[in-house]
Amino acid sequence: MIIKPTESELEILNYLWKEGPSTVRQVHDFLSASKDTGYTTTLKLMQIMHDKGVLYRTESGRSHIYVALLDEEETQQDLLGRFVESTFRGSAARLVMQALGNHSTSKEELDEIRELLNNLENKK
Amino acid sequence: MIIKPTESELEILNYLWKEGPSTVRQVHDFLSASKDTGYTTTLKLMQIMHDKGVLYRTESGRSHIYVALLDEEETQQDLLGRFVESTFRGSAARLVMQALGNHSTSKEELDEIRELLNNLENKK
DNA sequence: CTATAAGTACGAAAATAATCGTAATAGACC
DNA sequence: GGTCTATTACGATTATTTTCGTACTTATAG
Repeated sequence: MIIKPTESELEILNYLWKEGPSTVRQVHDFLSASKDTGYTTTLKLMQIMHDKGVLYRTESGRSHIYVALLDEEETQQDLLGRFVESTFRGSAARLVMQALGNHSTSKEELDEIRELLNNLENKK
Repeated sequence: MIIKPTESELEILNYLWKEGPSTVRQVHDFLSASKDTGYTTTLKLMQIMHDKGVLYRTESGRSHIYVALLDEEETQQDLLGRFVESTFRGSAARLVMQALGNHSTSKEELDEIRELLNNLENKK
């Protein structure tokens, strides 16, 4: 399947991935905390995503409960690939260096990455 | 300055960053190798970027030579920040793990990253 | 000179994304 | 039942990005 959620769709997917099956109300309440947007806008977006087959929905009383049909990891992987390509001309290493160099990452996370690095290197 | 080049603009910027000052013809010849697009489309995009102040240009005979005014690193950093936020909910570490795990990265590059990692850890 | 080829300028259309108003619908409460 | 409220449905508008046709300009070969 071709995966290419828009910015707004990704915000919604992120909520659903994190919180699980939810109503438009729940999604909207969350989004509107950090974004000035109307309820019907969120509703419409989710309807469109449903039409596209990105979300599944089931009825529950007067409202609908939505579920993300895209796999989180797979989608992130896909978007990451595109991003590396378009922004770093294909060099994952350059992306990683910049990501690590300029964002606050905890000691624990750095250790995890180091371990991953060791595993990768052993396989070569 | 607020940096947010579009997809197409980024393709053009990537060429200019890599190859230096160039004409529309040069940019277009490169882009059209991997993309089906007309010459005037590329021209128009570059004119718009010039209007926005993203590109500088100087005359050279009957044509123009364009130069990127956005700094490559700064722009990548900016886009990376947005990307980490929107796609990995702010976790640079998770992005790095996925980037390393699923793209072919050479031993040399991995070593470089490990070194960076050591430097970072010492500073904590 | 003049014709041709290679450019630029520019308006407008097409495609895509996001926003919102209004109407219809259906429970919940008295 | 009648009223209120929360919800969905849906069309239409706005904004942004991309695309391209056409007209105009200018250097250059012959």
